[in-house]
Amino acid sequence: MNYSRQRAEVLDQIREHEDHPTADVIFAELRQKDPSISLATVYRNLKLLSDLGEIRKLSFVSGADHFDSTIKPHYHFVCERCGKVYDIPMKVAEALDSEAEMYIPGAITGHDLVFRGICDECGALEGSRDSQK
Amino acid sequence: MNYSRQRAEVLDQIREHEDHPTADVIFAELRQKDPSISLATVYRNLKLLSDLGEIRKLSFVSGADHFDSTIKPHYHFVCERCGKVYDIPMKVAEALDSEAEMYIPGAITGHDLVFRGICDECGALEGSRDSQK
DNA sequence: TTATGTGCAAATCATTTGCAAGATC
DNA sequence: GATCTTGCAAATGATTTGCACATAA
Repeated sequence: MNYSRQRAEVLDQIREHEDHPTADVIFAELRQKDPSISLATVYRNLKLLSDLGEIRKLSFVSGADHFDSTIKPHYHFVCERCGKVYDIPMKVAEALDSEAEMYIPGAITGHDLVFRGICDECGALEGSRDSQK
Repeated sequence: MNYSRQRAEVLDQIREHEDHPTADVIFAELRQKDPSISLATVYRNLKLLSDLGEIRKLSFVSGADHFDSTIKPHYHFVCERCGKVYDIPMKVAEALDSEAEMYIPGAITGHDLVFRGICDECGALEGSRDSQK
């Protein structure tokens, strides 16, 4: 047989997200279905699954790591206000890698591209109610 | 007058690095010159200086945040083996922002591009002594 | 003399780990 | 029964915060 019950639950739960949840979000959601699951197990399985290449760990947001169920390379957008992470379905520019390789003392295997800005949700809030801190 | 002694020390110390040190590296170095400076002060001033735009906080490396004395937008290379962060002096592709904007629900203000790979130092180690682990 | 900044220690947050008990082969 | 996993609690690492004292405008 394959994955333990908990391991499968963690993987399933991530796959239900189009966004990219953090470990504690996954944990909170799983707790509903499986009140005995522990946070350590969630962390252990997130690590294991991303080592196996089943999911991808996103470390580029400040604070907690996010997890992505899509392993195929793609770009992201992070809202600077709310911190949400969205996928961007644009084409990955492999040409960038070879261009960069000319400038650096090493071999490039890939790149992460993260766009920053304000998502429409946060932008709308600000537009309607006047903007401030 | 302007910055407190400690604040100025922190800023100076970062500016002495071509690489991108973490808070505890800065702290350890400053301790030599100024044995009474505290880690909390280093953190407080790093935060303040990056809020002021004097330095830039890099959150895209796993683990501790790194700090960059160059505020002008530029790209980075992170060695997956040793974790070192290098600058890449290639041209920033602003065109990417407008391209991405067509795909997402929000306004883009910029992007971070981080190349991953193995730096020559780490590559050499591996090449000479055979690779394993 | 009011605001600002500091050092220290305790607090917080994200994540990892040791260990005894549980599940699986 | 050996091995892999779990849940729990304690440990760790990075960063922040409360507070009394120091410093500066």
